[in-house]
Amino acid sequence: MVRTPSCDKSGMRKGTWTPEEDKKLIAYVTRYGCWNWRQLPRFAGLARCGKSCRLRWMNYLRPNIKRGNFTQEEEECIIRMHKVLGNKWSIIAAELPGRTDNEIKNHWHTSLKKRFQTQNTVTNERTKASKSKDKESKKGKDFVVPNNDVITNFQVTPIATSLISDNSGSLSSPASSSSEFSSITSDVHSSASSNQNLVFEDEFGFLDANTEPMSDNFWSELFLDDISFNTTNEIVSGNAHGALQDATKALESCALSPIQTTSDNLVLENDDFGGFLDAYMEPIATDNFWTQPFVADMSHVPSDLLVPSVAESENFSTVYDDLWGQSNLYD
DNA sequence: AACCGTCACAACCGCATGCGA
DNA sequence: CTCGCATGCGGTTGTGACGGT
Repeated sequence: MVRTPSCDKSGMRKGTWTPEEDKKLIAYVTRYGCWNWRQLPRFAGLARCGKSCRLRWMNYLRPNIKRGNFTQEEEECIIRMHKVLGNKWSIIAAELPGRTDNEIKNHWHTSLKKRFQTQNTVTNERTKASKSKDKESKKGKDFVVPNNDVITNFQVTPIATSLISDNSGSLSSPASSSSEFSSITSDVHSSASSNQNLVFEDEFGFLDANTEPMSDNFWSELFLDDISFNTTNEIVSGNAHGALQDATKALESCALSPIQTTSDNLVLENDDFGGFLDAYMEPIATDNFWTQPFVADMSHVPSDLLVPSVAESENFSTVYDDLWGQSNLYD
């Protein structure tokens, strides 16, 4: 089977995203939704592969992303779930609202793993010392320890038990290799819901307490307050309430898939694409990027590359809530 | 001040999986 | 059933910040 390359090596930008690229991605996804990640960059005016756009959106730009330090509860949750699941970061992330699998994975490798191993080492040392002491006391009673098993098969506290790894530093993941997770799909949301019916109910009852509202919602505080749209193909400034309505309309239009019926006819040659991309290359002031109202200039994009107007769309009241799970974004 | 090592995080890459034609 | 495409996942790498020498 021949797989088309996920990234076009010619002319595709790589590396760190610029604020301008973020703005374009936010503007497009907010207005039109992510109807097709591979096609999206062309319509959004981004010289990125769809994969990169999706990753950027999912891990950084989408609403409800919780940033900042991990709480003790979150870390405990990660450690305990990792013990059961292994490196099933997406499933672990599903249990931590607002945290992405990438973020959890990074945090594990940079912080928790070391702490985990350190704790394990300390436990080993304590156990050895304890056993050694015990051995000495038993020596006095002419008792001989038969073999070295007492050194490795040590007793640990309940919390330490949950943090034990094997000698190689790798973690056991009994459930991940069992049939218990055979039905888990790659979809995060379905995983999250199905998890509740799997092994976590007993093992992770403490997770219920870890659902406090996010206080660090940078999306609602920094983005959508200032991003608004009208109902034409252009993005203009306006009041926030209108932005919600129009974004909702856009999402509804995505649900109605207007673009999917026309995208096949909207092929853009690379040369043309590169040409109108140049219009984005003006320098921007990054220091006020997050605070200034964003007006995405889509005038350089041929009108037939924009999703048809959604002004006629009706019945859009619940789409925003359904997709992003919050209705008080502009309260 | 310059260099270097470490760390945290963002992003990339390859592969797996689901799904529709 | 096969094929091709889109998307998701997990491992790995790249990069910038920061502190120590």
